[in-house]
Amino acid sequence: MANIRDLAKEAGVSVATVSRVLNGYPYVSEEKRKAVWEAVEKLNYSKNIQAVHLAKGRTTIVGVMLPYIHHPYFSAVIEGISKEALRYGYQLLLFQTNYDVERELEALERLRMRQMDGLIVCSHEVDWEAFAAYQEEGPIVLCEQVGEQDFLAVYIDHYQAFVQALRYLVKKGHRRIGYCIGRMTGPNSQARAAAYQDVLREAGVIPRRQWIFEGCLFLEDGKRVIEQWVAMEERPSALLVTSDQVAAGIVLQAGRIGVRIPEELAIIGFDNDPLAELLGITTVALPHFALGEKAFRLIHHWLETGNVHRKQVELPTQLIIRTTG
Amino acid sequence: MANIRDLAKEAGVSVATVSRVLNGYPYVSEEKRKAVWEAVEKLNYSKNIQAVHLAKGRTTIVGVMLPYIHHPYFSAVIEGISKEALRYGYQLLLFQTNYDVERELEALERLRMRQMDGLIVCSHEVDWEAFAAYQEEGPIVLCEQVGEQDFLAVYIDHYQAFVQALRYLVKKGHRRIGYCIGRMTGPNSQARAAAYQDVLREAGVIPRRQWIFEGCLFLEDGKRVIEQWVAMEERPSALLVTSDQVAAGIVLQAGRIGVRIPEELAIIGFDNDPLAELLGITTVALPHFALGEKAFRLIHHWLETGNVHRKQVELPTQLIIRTTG
DNA sequence: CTGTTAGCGCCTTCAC
DNA sequence: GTGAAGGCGCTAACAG
Repeated sequence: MANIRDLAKEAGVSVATVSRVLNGYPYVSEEKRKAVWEAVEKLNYSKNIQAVHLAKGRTTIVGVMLPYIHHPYFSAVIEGISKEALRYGYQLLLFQTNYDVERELEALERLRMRQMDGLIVCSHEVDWEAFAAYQEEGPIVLCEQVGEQDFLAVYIDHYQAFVQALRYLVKKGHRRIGYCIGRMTGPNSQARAAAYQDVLREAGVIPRRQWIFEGCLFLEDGKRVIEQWVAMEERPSALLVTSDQVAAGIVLQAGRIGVRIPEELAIIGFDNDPLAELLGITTVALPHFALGEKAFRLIHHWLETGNVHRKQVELPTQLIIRTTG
Repeated sequence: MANIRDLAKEAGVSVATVSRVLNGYPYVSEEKRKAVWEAVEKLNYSKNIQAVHLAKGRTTIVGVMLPYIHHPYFSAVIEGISKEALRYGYQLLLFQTNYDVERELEALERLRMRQMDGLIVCSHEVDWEAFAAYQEEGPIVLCEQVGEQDFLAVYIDHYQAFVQALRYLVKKGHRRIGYCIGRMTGPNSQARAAAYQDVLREAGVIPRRQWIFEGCLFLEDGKRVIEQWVAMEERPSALLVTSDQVAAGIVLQAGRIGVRIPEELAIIGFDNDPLAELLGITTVALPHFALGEKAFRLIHHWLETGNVHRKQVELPTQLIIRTTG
């Protein structure tokens, strides 16, 4: 592989001049510029990006930490990140963690090793302290509400979104209300749990532990939920489901086994997945794509200017009433 | 940021020894090893991975080229790649192309610049010649049937899969058969087009251009298809749909507007998406996840040994009969 | 076992 | 405008 020195020799100039030409630096005579480009052609030269990264101390790479890729929520977020990254000439390095803390820390270590200029954390298991410890190493943006913490973050107000949906159900006369969620840990989940407690208490209802269904991430989980529901002694009359995929699973399987939606069981999903529209599922629209976009922009702005207008960006949600709840 | 020289000074050894300790090289006295690790602690050292890459001439990074991420097919493939990459300590660099040739070439250029050790191409628009031109730069594996071409490839025999599904429909008495596909270009699509021609001819039917629906990638596209279908003069009685998402869109929208499936229109999907199971959609199961796994293994094996058992790996499909066709 | 030394390939001041 | 030279941080002979 030809390197910059070979080019210099071939073109009869210095390596500095070659570098200038290669990087579009202005003050170079037309003559030498031409000679360099000819040498590039002749030697079939291509620059070694690793050397560039080392010399510059930057990579124009951003890391993306997320538990799964094959999931409508996360793949939509990456799509948003990806679009913006493309636009600004950045590349994306993927860190799939499966919510394994070891892997999450590994991603953070990679930031420390300067493998990337910044990191977007779509979701995580590890404590906030871990991120705090790595903040010096480069910008980190979390996709969750961080309260008083001094993190870059872009988030959805899950507490309010949950409150809105729950109040809607209460207003429709529901009292036995449950919900389905991916996992119980993490700030997003805790915010929803709090909203659940608050609204039910406000309505004078005692929340039941059995009305909370955990581990609901995929379509299949919805099938499981409705089957569990059928087997229950005291069934909730309404379910808030934090993923339209799961909600769809519930609605479709309910149709199969003859549970009437919303008469016997009202369903409100989250995401506003196309599937929800097609199935007429009432849902809380979440701006996944925009979340990814904003997350990247935050990182990017930080990298370019060293600061940022607001460290935290909140994104809006919208309750879309359809037929299931 | 402390570097390896600072460590050497601190520990009172040479940089070579530091490097040996850092990389677990055996012949170092226990004493010095300890001194080095203490220096690492004290100086809060972390190695600069870019420098390592430059010095070694390798990155343990593999690139992944694909048009979209937010799509069940592609996100499943990445998931498979990702799982294997994790297992072998590789990282994944994402190149989302939207089937834009410029971007595809950019990814190839990155391989040339040694940004990654190899490249997995999930789908592409650019001609094979482009890949041929970059083969020297590092292993490239294509996820498609490449015939006589000398590429690393892992693929599904789309011709046979299509033939099997079509014959099944013919056997059931269908003659007016159409299909839905993402796009017309690319070897996978061409193989399916050929199978379509062959089987219909074999059944003594003249294929119609209008019975081919292009641009079918997402759920919403299925909705569009069934609406187009309704408006047709001569409607096909059966549709082969190269994505379960699209098939689901068709089936669900058909239900809404009162088209009876499979009596008026038989549907066979592809993928064996959980959604297909839930909706009782007859489908051709495709091993997306395994495709990603194999693709990575092929690259990995090549990188480690410089060769590979078979350059081409074919993966099986399976027709799963359910209720829509 | 350990240290010296020469790269890896490019960027970037500094002086002319 | 241009070139010489030092540096980015680490690895890997080679010599001892």
